[in-house]
Amino acid sequence: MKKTGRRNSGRPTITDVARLAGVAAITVSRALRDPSLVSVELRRQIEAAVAELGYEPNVNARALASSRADVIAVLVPSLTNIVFADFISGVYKALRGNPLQIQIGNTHYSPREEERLVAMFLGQRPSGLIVSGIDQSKATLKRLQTAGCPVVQVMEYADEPVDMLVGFSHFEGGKAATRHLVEAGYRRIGFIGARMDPRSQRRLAGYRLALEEAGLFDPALVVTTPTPSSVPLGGELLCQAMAKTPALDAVFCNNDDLALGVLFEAQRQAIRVPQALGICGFNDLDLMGVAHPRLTSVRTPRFETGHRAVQMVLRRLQGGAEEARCVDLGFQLQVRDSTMRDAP
Amino acid sequence: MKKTGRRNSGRPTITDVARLAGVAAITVSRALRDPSLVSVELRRQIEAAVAELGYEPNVNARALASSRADVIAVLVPSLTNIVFADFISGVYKALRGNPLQIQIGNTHYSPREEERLVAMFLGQRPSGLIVSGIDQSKATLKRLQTAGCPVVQVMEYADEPVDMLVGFSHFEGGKAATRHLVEAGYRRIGFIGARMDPRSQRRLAGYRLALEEAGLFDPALVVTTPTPSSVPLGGELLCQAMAKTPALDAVFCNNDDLALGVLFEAQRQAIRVPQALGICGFNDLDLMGVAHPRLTSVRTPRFETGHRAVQMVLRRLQGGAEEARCVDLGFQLQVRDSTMRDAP
DNA sequence: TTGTAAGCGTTATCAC
DNA sequence: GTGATAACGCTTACAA
Repeated sequence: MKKTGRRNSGRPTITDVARLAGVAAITVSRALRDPSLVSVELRRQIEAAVAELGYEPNVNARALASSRADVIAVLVPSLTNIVFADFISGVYKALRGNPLQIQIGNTHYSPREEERLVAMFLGQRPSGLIVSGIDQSKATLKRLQTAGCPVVQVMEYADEPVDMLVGFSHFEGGKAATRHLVEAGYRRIGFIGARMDPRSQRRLAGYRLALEEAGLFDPALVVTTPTPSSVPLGGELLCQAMAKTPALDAVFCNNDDLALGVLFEAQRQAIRVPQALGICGFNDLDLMGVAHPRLTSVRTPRFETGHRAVQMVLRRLQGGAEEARCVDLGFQLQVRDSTMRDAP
Repeated sequence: MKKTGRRNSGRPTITDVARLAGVAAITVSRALRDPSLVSVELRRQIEAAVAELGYEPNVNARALASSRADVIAVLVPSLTNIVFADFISGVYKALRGNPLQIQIGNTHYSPREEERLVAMFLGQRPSGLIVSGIDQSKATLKRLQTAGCPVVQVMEYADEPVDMLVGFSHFEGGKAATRHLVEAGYRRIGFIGARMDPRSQRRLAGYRLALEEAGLFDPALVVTTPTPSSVPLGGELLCQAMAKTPALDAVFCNNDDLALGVLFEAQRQAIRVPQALGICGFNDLDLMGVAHPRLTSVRTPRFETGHRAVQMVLRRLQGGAEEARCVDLGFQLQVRDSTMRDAP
């Protein structure tokens, strides 16, 4: 017979299981968390009782008692941006078979919203926290430093992370893409960028350095907008860039969506790619390899970053061997038709 | 002086705030949840104490005591599929300014995984539960029926939801798209489908009915694969379809990614679109309107569905006027160049 | 290996 | 309007 406390929720509790199995509640608790702590015999009885009652542990009570939620909080600036969707896929993949949950927060590229979410998430005492980028506000950084759980900054590379970091250098990525365009023979190489979040800014910085090194930089070549990126926007920005620089002969795009939009617009205007216009994207979504013509891009380790970030958290939680605090997963320039100016 | 219980976590608690403000803990609790329950004077003292201590309520304790977590759980089959990313954007949008959190679960299109996640999420006693589709397993349905919170099934339309439902009919969408192709003058209309989850199956059923009505159906026209959808896959499936039906003159694609892949492959093979091959996609991503040629598609209310689903949950929680349990947001056929066979 | 007691931080209940 | 007290369901600390 079940104790009918006034506030009883009706669902079976660990006490119910204990009573049915003829043991103490704490024994059920142990059997559930680490079966090796309980004798085989009791374990069986407990398992039977759990099954019979359809018992599910109350995660809130568990978190309250242990001051530790079985949750890894993940903060991203966007969910519709495929980059972060891929990243999160990697996060889930690394967590398969693990009792930990993922709690996703969407900062909408707002440092203030990020600050709010970090505070809120830390209030849940998560087992780990993964945040995007390295451009947190001072208040956020302070909270992260005293988070009391493993913290991983992702999608960038830097030397001094709050705790751990995994990603790659957007600056180097932008530089490599631009150098490639220079080496391919283009001379009026534009930069097209949307949203212009910190990572885009660093790609732009890399672009600029590469052009300056080649003596080809001109501010008029840069066309950016705070508007969120999209395929249609790519076409619009190309038009703007061509208006500013009629002799434009190539564009390095902030991301692949813009690059695709540029390609469509070029086709519409009957501009020959890559002869009259070279196009280079960023991220290397799988469509880049099958577009017509195939589009050059910079392959970025999105999925791998999510996977690795979770591994870093898990390893820390398990107290295993300390691995590198900073991991550079690199990027890879994928040269394809759209920048092969001299090809047949 | 703070009570230093052995297990004290170090963070300020509601009791600390109460002591500093010179009131009882329950008064602080009231002031935080509904200031109108507390006198102006005490309210001010409490606010000051909260600010001074940097107090953040412990959500776990709150959920335990009230048997209610301020969380809406959302289950989707995929996060990389832009359809669900857009849907989730709508969810977040509808929740702005609300203290409720979102907890996302990814079922990876697996009914078993869905079952596990539903059980786990309900163990948190969420304020609401949103699940994708209407094809839950029997065990899942049973749990949903006794969830003890508002439940919304989304992305489909049906008459008998577990609780509430918002979406549109994929069957009708597939039928409308196919009828359009028939009316546009195409005669050997293929179906290309990837993943083939329940919603894709219903689109296929609509396609089939439309072709049967026109006396044009032939099983050889249907090419599907359980492989996840992608742009490259669209090209491959087109090749397969043309191998089975050399006279193929149009394709209705499961989604826009495949349609784009089909377009690229057609361009590669120098097949003229729309004259020699009509292409129709599904979802109407924004790239469809700027592709070259522009691609016909079926616009689906992804964002709106997420937004509405949350509104339905919120309205139920607030005990407001009961709105319709089933909401059909419909779809819209967007006819563009890729199916204008007779255009100049 | 198992159990007892106390506590995690908050809110429901009932009294004033 | 405010407060004392007892839950909420689980785990830590300590004992046997």
